[in-house]
Parts: sequence; structure tokens; C-alpha cells
Amino acid sequence: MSIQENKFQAIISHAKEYGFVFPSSEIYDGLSAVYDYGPNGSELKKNIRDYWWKSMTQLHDNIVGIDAAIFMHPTTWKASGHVDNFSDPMIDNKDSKKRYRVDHLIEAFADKLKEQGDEGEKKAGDLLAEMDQLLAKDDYAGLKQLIETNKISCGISGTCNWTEIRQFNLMFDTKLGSISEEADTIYLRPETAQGIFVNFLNVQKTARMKIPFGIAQTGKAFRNEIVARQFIFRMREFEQMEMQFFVRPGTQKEWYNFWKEERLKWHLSLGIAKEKYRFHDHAKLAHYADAALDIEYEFPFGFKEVEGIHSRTDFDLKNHQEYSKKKQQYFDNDLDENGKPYGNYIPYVVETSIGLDRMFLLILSEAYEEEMITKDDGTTDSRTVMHIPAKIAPTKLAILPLTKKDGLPEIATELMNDCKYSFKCFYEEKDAIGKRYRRQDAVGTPFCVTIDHQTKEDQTVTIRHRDSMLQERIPMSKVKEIVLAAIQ
RNA sequence: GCGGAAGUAGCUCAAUUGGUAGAGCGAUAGCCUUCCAAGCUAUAGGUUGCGGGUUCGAUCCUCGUCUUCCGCUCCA
Repeated sequence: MSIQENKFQAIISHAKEYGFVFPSSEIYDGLSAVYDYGPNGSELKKNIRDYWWKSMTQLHDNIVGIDAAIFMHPTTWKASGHVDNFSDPMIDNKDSKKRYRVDHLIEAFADKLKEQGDEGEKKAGDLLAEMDQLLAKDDYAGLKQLIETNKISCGISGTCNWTEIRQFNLMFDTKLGSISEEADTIYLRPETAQGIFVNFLNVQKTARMKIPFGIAQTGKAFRNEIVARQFIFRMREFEQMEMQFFVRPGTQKEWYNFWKEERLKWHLSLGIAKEKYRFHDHAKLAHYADAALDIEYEFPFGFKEVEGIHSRTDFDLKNHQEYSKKKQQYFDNDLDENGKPYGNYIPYVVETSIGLDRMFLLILSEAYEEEMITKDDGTTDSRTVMHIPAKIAPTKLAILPLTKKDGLPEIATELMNDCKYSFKCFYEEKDAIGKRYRRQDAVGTPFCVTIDHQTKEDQTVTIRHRDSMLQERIPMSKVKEIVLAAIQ
């Protein structure tokens, strides 16, 4: 475990040192649980996003994309259930410093009452009924009163020395409109999915989609996590890559299983070992789901969720129909077993939702290696190498003239100009060649090409492979196609 | 948010009982022209996290604060 923890620390340091991830606003001591992506990080993140986007919208002809706004009409979040389910009243015991969710605290007390026979059973029922009423009214003073009159105590300290009840709202809000008194409160979206749901009919009609079909979207989402830690794993501002797949009611289970397998295939297509992944089925389901699972990856700090597959039923569309008073129905012309069209219905939804930042951390965790190598003369040496899959590596090709004289930089520049329209290249003529190789290893560049004096004679160059460190002599004219073949 | 630990150059770390900060690596410029980091020269880089207090004098003692790490609490 401690080796793994050290590895995680090493990855965080490496990420900062080589321009992948910086703490946000670092010169002002940082902002907790917010991070910025540097030059290499922003390339890698973009490449992961593009790879996902392409696999969804280009390789599936029944999936189209949208880019909905972060700001949405406030009613959206009432319909989605987030306003009610996204805030929990909390209370702290002053002696034990333990924090409880108010409803959990009272429910636990009620469970104890129930064990005391019929009379306790009745008391517990009354208590819970009263709690529900107070919760519905957001009456925190009343809830505290309820705790005090029932002498509900802390399990650790045994005292009833409680703080005031406080509300932890997990959605960020802001004001729309410049004069704050007249402005409406709106939320920063806590998930991108609702932008897809409210556009369901717009997309279905304008892109002439037939069920089953999907809508994909990537974008920022915001959650006011009480504790946000573990580097970029849990951030307050993060990016999601979501796809909502609309299906005929009754077929959701089959599509749920389809996407479960399909999404795992996507992960494995990046060359990551199957053993690093596992499925985790949710026993306790969210308010909108009839089935849910996580795709978990073994991070240095244990198996954690990277992606979720949720069978969201018709919960969202049905609620949007109710709140907006706009029909969210789809007319299905396909014929059922009786030869009649399926007709009007509100589709069911299967969601795939992956955290881009988590995927980024997954790639870093998977790629990072401190390698011990034995040199030809028997001495040992170490190198830090990022085995980032070539197709998402920040830089694809480093072009290195062996020396900065004798016309070698000119030839290298020519190659650079030939390749830079096709993929991201990096040019460097400083320092010994070995040092330059190591620098490229550290940022995960899969290929280095060295131009030497022989290049002037026969137009060949040395191409050096990052993972194996093997070198081969190839015609300079082949460089572009070799790299292109590796990144597609 | 609570408890514990830590914070000195980009990184890793020094600095005697309190006497106003050094090294290695890295970076930059140049030399060398070398196919797997650690040849040579030079340069830059610090209000010791920040702010008070004690003291003639604080990196060191003390208080507060911020950040990070570990453990709790929350995570639709």
C-alpha cells in the first residue's frame, strides 16, 4: 500500500513538473479541489475527449452530439430531482466532533425505538412522520427541537450537545441578470445529462433520429463536494463525457447490457489490461435508476469508479414533460408482433457517463513507470517513462537533429513542416541526444526521429520507439506514415 | 468542517544552544558534435507559505492564518 501511495505521490509530482496538471491559482496558495491543465495536460485531455467523441458519434451511426449550455432554466433541476435530492441537512456533535446527516441520525434513533416492542414501534412511526414533515418544510429549527425533545444523543460522545443544523447544498448557484436583487438564482449544472434530455425532441426531429438512438455530449459540470480530495479524482469543477441512449420501453435491460460491454471494450481498446477493470453493481439505486453499475479501475489508491452505466428509465423525460407541460413523446412507426406500430411513448434511457478527468488520471496511473534499465556496459540506469497510448499522447513525434550544425537542423525543419499538419510534433536541438530522448519519455512521446550526417547521404533517419527504446533506420519519407499508422 | 503531521530555489534536501540561507539535480546561454540522463564555462532563481508576538537579532521559540498529506464526516 505504501509503495502504491508513493507511486500516486510520484504521479502527482510528475504531472506538475512536466506540465500536465497544476493546482489552480497556485500563486495565491491554490484553491482547494480545483486544478488546471498545463500544455501537455490540455493536449492529453483533448485527445482523450476526441477519442471518446469519435468512438461515440463517428463509429455509431445512431449517435449524434450536442453542446448544451452550462446554465439551464432553474426548473430543470426541480424536474430532475436535484433540488430535492442534492441538499442534505447536517448536524455536528460538539463533543465528539462527529457529523451526521439529520435524517440518518433520527432514523437510527427510530430503529432503536422499534426494538422496544409495540409502544416503541408506534413512537418511531410518529417520530419519522414528524421528521418527514419538517424536512419537507426545510424547518431546521423544528428538526433540532425534535432531536432535543427526544434526547437523541451522539453514538460516540453520548451527549446531546449539538450545533445548529446546516444545509449542505451540493449544487453551485449564481445569479442571472446584472442587478442582483432582481436576478434569478440559477445553478451551474451538476451533470450534463439534463442538457440532453431537454433537447431530446429538438435533436430527434432535426437530425431525423429513430429509436433506438443516442445523444452524446462532453462538458463541464460542478458539484460542491464536502470533501474533495485525491488530486483530480474528485474535483468541484470537472468534465463529463455522457451519452444518453433512448430506447423503446421494455428493451432497456438489453441495451444496458449492450452498453456495459461496449464501454468496457472502449477502455480495453486503449491497450489497458483487463485485470485492471471490474464492474460494480449498485445495490442502492439513485432516484432515477432501475439498474446501475460502475466501471471501476484499479487506481494506485484502489479500485474506483471511472464510468457509470445507468438505466435511467423514463424518469427524466417524464418529469420534464410534467414540469414543462410539453409532450416528450416519440411516435414509433416500427411494427410490433401484432403488425401494429408501437405508437406514442416516452422513451427509456440508458446512460453512459464517464469522468474525463478520471479517465485522464487513469491514463497517467497506467502510463507512469520508473524503469530500471541495464546498459550495455553492465551499469544500471533509471528512466521515468509515460507509456501513454500513441493515439492519445500529447506529442506524437519529436524531431531531433543530432547536432545543430552541418545543415542538420535545416533537414529536421523540413521534416517538421511536412508532419506538423498531420499530428503534434516537437522540435529540439539542445543537449545530448540521450537526454532529449529521456525528456520525451517523461512526457510520453511515442516516437523520436534523429537526423544525423548519414541523412545527408541517403535520406534515412533513426526512429526510436519509446516503450522498447529500440531504434531502426528508415527512409525519412516513411516517417509520417509510420506515425500516422500508429495513432489511428 | 474536525483531529494529527508537514511547508526553505522549479525538484530533493542542508543551515550548531536563535546570529539576516547553501548544495546537488533541473532551467537558460555558450563550448563540445556525441544515438539513450548526470563532459566544460557562465547566468538566473529565495521577503524561509503568509501575518502578528517575544528578542539587540527569528528558517529555528510562540500565536493566528493559508495550503498540502493522513484519518473521520458527505458523495444523487
